Amino acid sequence: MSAPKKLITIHDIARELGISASTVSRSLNNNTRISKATRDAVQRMAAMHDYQPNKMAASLRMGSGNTVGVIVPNINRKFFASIISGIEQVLSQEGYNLMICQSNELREKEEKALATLLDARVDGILMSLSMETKSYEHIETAMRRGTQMVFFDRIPENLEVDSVVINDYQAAYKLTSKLIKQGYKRIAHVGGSRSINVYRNRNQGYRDALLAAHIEINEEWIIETSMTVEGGSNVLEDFVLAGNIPDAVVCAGDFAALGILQSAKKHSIEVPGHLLLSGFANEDFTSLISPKLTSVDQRGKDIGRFAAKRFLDKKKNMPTRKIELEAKIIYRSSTNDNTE
Amino acid sequence: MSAPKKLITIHDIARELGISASTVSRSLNNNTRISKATRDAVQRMAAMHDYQPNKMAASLRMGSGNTVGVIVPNINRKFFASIISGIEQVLSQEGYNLMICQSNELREKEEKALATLLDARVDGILMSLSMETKSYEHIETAMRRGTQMVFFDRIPENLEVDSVVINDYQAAYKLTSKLIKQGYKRIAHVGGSRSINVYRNRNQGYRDALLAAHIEINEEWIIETSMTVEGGSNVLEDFVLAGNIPDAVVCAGDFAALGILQSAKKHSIEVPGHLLLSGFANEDFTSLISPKLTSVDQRGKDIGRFAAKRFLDKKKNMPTRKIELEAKIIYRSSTNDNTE
DNA sequence: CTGAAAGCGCTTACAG
DNA sequence: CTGAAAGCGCTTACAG
Repeated sequence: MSAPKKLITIHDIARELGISASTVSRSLNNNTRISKATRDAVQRMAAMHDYQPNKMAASLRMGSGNTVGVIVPNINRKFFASIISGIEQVLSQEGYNLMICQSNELREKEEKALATLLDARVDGILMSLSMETKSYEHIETAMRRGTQMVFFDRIPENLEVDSVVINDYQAAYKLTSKLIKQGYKRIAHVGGSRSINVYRNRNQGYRDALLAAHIEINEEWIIETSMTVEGGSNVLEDFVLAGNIPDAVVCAGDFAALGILQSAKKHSIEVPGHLLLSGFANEDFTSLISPKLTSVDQRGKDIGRFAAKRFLDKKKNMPTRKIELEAKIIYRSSTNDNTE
Repeated sequence: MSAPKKLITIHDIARELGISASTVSRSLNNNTRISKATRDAVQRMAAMHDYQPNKMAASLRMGSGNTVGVIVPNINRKFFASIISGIEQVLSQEGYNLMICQSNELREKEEKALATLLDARVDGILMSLSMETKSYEHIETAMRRGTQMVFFDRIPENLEVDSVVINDYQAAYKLTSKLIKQGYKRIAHVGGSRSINVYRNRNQGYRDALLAAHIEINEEWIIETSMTVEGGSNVLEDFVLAGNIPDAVVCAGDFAALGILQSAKKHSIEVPGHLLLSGFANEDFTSLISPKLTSVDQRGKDIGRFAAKRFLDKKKNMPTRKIELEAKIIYRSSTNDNTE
């Protein structure tokens, strides 16, 4: 009852029909050189027996499978879940399965996931780096093996790889400029590790917007922290302790922004009354809290779709490309904007 | 550059070492009958060449693989993401990989996912039913094939299957009783399709709590709806239109509860001032919104862990079991409770 | 249009 | 302790 039942194979069908396994195989694959009569007979017999081809055997024989690996820091973040949906949408209709792994932002787990996927002989790997990943030996090893790889969002920038990102720099630049235009000058920035392209770019966008407006940059207001609720909360507490509170914060992540918001409430610093605030990622909660948080839609589904297409193209030997999508800023009440 | 490179096999190692492939295979698998000397030599050579065993070939030969399939309605819901984490935690250290599919609450997609996983010859399938799944032919077919299956949360109740759930009935009963004890009598219930065990059980828990307190059940206040923000919002609008607004709503889902909350605000119905409200699932946002929403921690990670262990046990021919975990109610301000 | 044969990369019973 | 051989379930070049 519990042992996997012996499943039917092409040889069983062949025997039953008094033909060869080759013919069964060809019939099942709709090979045209087979007479319609036998093809029909085979397919009928296969259906009757619930025949399910053994893809492992086929993959082994053909030297390439139909599984693609995905590594994300965390599946329970809307952004990454959307990306996975996008990837699945494109790849499943090409007959691929997805094997999804999480790095949990740990380099060690990322390496293990990578090894697991190589082990499983996936056809390709689509991935976003963990927060801890600052050097790329494991990735270079995988690529040396000839594995098709496409990176998205957090990418190994100094490597010649296929990638799909949004224009983080522009988004941060625009957001900051918008605040400046509203008359604010004391604008802080809270971001993650600068070894990660997205945080480095958002940081640079913020800086350049200030520079363009001839506003002096105050390094004390440029904070690098863990992009968690707690991390954000600590940042605001530090501002309060220092007795030097900005008018606005351009934050590189929604969770950290939420922490800032919560701590601000605690200190009766009103948002947007006393402090403007924006996040990044357009997490579900951004439109559910009060005030609603201005954020950046990172177009996860599109990123996923493009990454999947990139993989498909690579299989056809198309050249390496770096794709940049345009992010969509969602202005909400936390920046005095009520368009939504 | 783009074609998958030819990878090294046990035969290559054997040739280089002047021994047989059998010996290489045994050495790599730490078979004790091999002399330490040759075992070491083989393992050194393998490491030198970045040898990666082809698991597909091994699985084919051994008749069973190391991949487990998971089907959930949606990966971007905290509950299901947690379950997946729990499953992964247990199974990855047993050497299994996960293949994750989403049904998107559609029976058709669920069937397709099931077929895909069977096709991939997974060792087992852990799944939660889609909202649309009311009959179980596809599942019975899969089980007839001898596939190890474990269900969690939403399960095919009239089938003799392994399952892991929480005590939804008790949770709803306790929640409702708590409200009654606070003096409320006009209590409504909003839930999902009663063809799904979890919603049926929550519904029954609610009813029985009222009965136990000798409060008459008002069928107009027992609503079955899509458990979305919109669905919940519509329910409250209907209450308002009918001019018959309850004092409290025990809602079987957080998103629907959020919809109720938002519509209530629109109509200046204060929560918890005029209306008590509770949800289910303990989604992230429940503690982020105002008022904080009382909800039920469904212990996703534990469910995942138990489901994975159940799968492992089944492989060892242990008998079918139905496991029920105790849910944890998180009382918050939406029910006048500020323990958190 | 169909079949016999080889081979994908492993593992393992059999033999020594 | 080690090797030769068979076989897991497919696909496909070769031959007819």
